[in-house]
Amino acid sequence: MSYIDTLNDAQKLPVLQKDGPMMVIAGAGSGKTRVLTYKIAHLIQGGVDSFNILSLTFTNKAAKEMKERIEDVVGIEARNIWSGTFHSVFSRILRAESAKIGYPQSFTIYDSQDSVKLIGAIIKEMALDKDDYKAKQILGRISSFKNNLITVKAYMNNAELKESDLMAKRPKIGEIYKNYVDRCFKAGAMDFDDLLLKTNELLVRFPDVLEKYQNRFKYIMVDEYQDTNHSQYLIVKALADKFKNICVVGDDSQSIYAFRGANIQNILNFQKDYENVKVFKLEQNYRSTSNIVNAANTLIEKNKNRIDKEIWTQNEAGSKVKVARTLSDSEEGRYVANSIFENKMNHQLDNDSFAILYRTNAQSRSMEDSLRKKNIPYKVYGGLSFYQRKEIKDLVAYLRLIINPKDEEALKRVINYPARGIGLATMDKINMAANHYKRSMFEVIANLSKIDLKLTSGTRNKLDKFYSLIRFFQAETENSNALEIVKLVLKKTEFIKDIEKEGTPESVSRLENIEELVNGIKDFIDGKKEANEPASLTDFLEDVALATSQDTDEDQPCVSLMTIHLSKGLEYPYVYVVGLEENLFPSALSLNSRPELEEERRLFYVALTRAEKQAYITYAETRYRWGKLTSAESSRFIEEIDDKYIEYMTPRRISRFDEPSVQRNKDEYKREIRIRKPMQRSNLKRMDTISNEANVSEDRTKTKLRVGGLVEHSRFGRGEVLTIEGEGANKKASIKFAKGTKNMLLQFAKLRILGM
DNA sequence: CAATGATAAGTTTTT
DNA sequence: CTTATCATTG
Repeated sequence: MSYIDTLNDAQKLPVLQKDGPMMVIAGAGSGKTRVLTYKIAHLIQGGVDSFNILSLTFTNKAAKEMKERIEDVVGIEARNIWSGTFHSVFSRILRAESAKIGYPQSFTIYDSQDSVKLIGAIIKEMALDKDDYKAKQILGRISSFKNNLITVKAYMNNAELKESDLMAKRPKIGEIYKNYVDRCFKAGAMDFDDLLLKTNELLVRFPDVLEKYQNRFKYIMVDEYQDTNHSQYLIVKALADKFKNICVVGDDSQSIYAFRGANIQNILNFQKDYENVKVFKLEQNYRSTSNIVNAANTLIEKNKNRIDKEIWTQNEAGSKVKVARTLSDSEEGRYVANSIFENKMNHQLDNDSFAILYRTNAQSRSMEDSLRKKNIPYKVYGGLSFYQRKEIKDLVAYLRLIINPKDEEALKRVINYPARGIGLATMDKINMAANHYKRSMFEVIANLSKIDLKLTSGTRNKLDKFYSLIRFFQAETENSNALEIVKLVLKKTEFIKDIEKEGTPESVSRLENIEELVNGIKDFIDGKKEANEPASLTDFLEDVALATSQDTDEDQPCVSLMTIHLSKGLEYPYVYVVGLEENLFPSALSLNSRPELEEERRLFYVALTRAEKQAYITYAETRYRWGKLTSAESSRFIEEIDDKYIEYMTPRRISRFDEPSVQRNKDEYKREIRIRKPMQRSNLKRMDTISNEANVSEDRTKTKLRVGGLVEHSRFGRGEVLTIEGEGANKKASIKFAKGTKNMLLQFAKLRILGM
């Protein structure tokens, strides 16, 4: 029982409390994950069957980490635990029970882009003004209906809702909602919200199913409970209703997802949901210096709606939180990059000791520019994720269509990519026919001979060819695995040829991305084989659809750049929170209501409490926003932190007129404008690229790599170079790794040269 | 029907 | 400034 002894008294209590409903209010950095993992380990060691444990987390990464840590304590038993995100766990259940709710077992999961496109199409079909009905906004509205279990029927019967949509001059929302739901169903597709909504439906409509899962999940843990929405809340409540062994862990101060339906009341009211709820509070912070903890405390105290608690720490005081004002966003970038550079030198730190956190993704640009200039390797998390890139989505759409030919969004994506002469006019006809006969578009294409669509024989021919192609792939799935299918698709559709013929630098990187996906499938199959789990194409697609942005693994120590939302649950010795300006942070859109402003404040609280040793706060007096130079005021949140814990690195306020610095300011601006232009051009490859390429990539493409040389790849490990061919951007090498021989484009392959 | 160029709109956060 | 959508031409 040695692991229990590593916990403090407050942490021990929830771990040792085996049965019944309980809530752990875990302040930032209070060892929450340890408590959760040890609690589960303790359950297993106490005789609970690991098959009977359900653990719900916020990201796949968190789930995986937790599983590994439990495995360290209890061994291989840990693998039987059901753990994952709400979305992934319940999509697994929905697949198992799909027949009950009338879905195909291999239903597709629409991502938000698919959903927006479908809604856009519906709005167009209904001949509505797309300025009054903005697809994205409508989706948001529908999403909030679904998260609150308001079905189409419930909406139609809800006078209040209809009234408010009428007032907003959008009386047709109900109709759009209905069409959207119908079309998703017809396409055999669920959107993100459906995964929860349909689970609720399943558990309510089929008491036997509910009981089956109640008996299966005798012990339920929910992490980040403050971020659950109503739909998730109901699922958890239903599942826990029989045994009531439910443990929710969270921190109301870190609730930052209200905008997508999270309901902070779930955690605030938990004690009312069950009888005899044990409440534990973890208030000792192990992560941060006392200056950071105290600064964060004085900030969050300004919120009214919160559970009372006092976060404290025994850690050393450390330095005060450093606040710096800069003249512009690019100077802010330089300040941060310089500071990171200095701290690295002074304290002998690696790049992964640093994180830069911002409110909006757009802010990463200026940071990237300055880091790149200083040759500091960095990695941008979030933003356009790998799976959202066009070439990947296109390829994945083929796979989706093969598995589920009714998948309309996939069909629309690939029917004319690579171009095969099937244009919009044709698609409109097919779509009309599909709506008219209440069939999927694929079925219409399959039965062209029976329907007169007034198509030219040439077009019909093209459609027939496309149809046979997909049928051919489908037939191949019988005796080929996911990897073979992908290779076949790439070959038969001339997918790669189509990209190659562009001949631009971007197209090379897109090819590399496709190669990454193929490698990813290979890894997926290998991994599943190891774990003795099935590795069907469906399984792979589900992984793709539900991949969370923290799932990508790092290849080398990098400075991390991400939005604050993404940073939740992470910690770094040095944290830079940038862009602390009114209308940016707090966001201009949050200033209308107290709850929204409080959410912004919690967001800042989350940002500050990521820091272990040192937190920096920066803001810029001018900033480029949508291409225009705008001026900004420092954020009210800075003022809200008690001065005792803050050190101002620059004068707090400058007079714009009579200080000698004014002249210099003007020069700064001019220089700024001149520097901007050439800098922008170097943005061709962005996002996941690692910045210290200046010298490394030279090594890559040029002469240093020799046949027989030793290299190291981020994914495949060490390997030996067998052959090198091609020139410049097309230079390729065949490299023998332990896992097998690979052909790689040197310009983009993540290789490190080890020696000769 | 496809490729090209022009113009409008948009950034808050994401499973 | 970027991206998405529209209009025009071949």
